Amino acid sequence: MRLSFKKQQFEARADAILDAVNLLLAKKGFDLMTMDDVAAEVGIAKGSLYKHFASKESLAAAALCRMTRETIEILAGLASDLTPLEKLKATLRWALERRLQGAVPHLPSTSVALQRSLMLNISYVRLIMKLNAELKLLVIAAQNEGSLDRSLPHEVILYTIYARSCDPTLEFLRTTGRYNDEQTVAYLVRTCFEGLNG
Amino acid sequence: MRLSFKKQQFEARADAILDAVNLLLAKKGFDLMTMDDVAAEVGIAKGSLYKHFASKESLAAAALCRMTRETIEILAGLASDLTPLEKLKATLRWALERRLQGAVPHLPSTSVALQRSLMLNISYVRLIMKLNAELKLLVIAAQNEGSLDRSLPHEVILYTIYARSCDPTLEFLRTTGRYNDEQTVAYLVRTCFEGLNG
DNA sequence: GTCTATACACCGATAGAC
DNA sequence: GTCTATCGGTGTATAGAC
Repeated sequence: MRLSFKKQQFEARADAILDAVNLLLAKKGFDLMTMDDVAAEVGIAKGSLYKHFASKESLAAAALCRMTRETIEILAGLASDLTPLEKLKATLRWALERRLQGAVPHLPSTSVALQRSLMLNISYVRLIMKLNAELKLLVIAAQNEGSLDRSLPHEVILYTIYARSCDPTLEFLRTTGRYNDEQTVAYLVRTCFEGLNG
Repeated sequence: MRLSFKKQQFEARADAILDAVNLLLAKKGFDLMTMDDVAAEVGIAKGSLYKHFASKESLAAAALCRMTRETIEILAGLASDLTPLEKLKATLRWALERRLQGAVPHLPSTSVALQRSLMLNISYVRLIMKLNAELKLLVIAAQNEGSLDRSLPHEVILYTIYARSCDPTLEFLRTTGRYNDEQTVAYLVRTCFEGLNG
C-alpha cells in the first residue's frame, strides 16, 4: 500500500526529529535549544518542523512522552521474580544509563518555562501519572517487606528516586574521567539507597 | 567624607541588584532571567545596571560569588567541637534552608550557558575551589573516623552532597504542602546520609 | 550616574513558491 | 510536504541627553 508507506516515512521522520530534540535537550536544555538547532540537527528546513509539531513546547513534550513511555515499558518488562526494591533499583539504573547515552533526564527541572507547558499537556500528564502510580506501588510494597525505610513517607522516597534519575552527580563523576560508566551508575544507585554513612 | 558616602551608596545599590538577581535566578533560572526583569525588580533603569556590572553573565557570577563567600563564612563559623560529619550536615542544612528562603542553588546545573561563563570567571572559580578544599578535608576526616563510608571515593561523597544542596526534591516536597520547612530539610539531609533502605 | 531611546542580533512562527 | 524568505517580538548592550 502506497499510502501506508508514505505514512511510515512520515512517522520515521517524526522519530528522527525527536531523536534530535532529545540530544539537544540533553546538551543545551529547553531554553537554549532553538528550532534552528533542531532543523540543522535533523537536516531539514525549520519550516518543515512545523508540519510535524505545532510548537517548540509540543516538540519537547513529544520527546519526553516517548521517553516516559519507554520507561513504563522497561518497568513492565522486568523479570517478575524481582523484588520491589530490585525493580526500583533496576529502573533507576536504566534511567541513569540512558542519560549517559545522551538521553534527556526525565524531570525537566532545568526549565521553568518547559515545566509549565508540560503540565498543560494532557498526554504528558497522563503518562507521568501512570508511571508515578506504578512506582508508588513498588515503593509501598518495598516498605511493607522492610527493604525500604518504613518511617519515611512514600512520597519522600519516590521523589528522591526521581531526583536521582536527573542528579548532576552523574556528569560530575563522568567529568573526572576516573570511573567508567558502569561504576558511575553503581555509585549513584548505591548512595541513593544506602546513603553516605559508614 | 563625601566621597566615601557616595561610594557606600554605590555599594549598597550593587548589593540590592544582587538581591534581585538572586531572587530571579531562583525563580526563573539564568536563561529566562532578563536584564529588564532585574532592572524592574530593583526599580532602576536597565541602562544603569551596566554601570555596576559589565554583562548578564558577570551579574550572575557576582551573585553566586556572594553566596559562595557566605557559605565559606558559615562553615568557618561552625562550633569547633562539632565532628566533621556534623559540620557537613550543618552546612547542607544551611544551604537547603537558604534555598527555601529564596536563594539560588549553589551549583547552577540549570543553565549550560551560565556554567560555561562561570568557569571562565576567575573570582568565582577561586571561591569554589576554596570551598571545595575545605569540604574535602571534612569528608576525608569523617571517613577516617568511620562516620562516612570509607569504601566510597571522597569525590563521590563530596559531589553527592553538592548535588543534594540543589536537589529538586526540596521543591517537590514543598509543593505537596504536607511538610513544614524544618521537616522537608530534615528528610533531605537524612536520606542523603542514611539512604532509603530499611 | 541615571534616565530614555535605539542599535543589532536572534528566535519562534508563518507565508508562499514549487 | 519541503524549501526560502520574512514578519513580529524580544533580548543584550550601548548612545546620548540631562
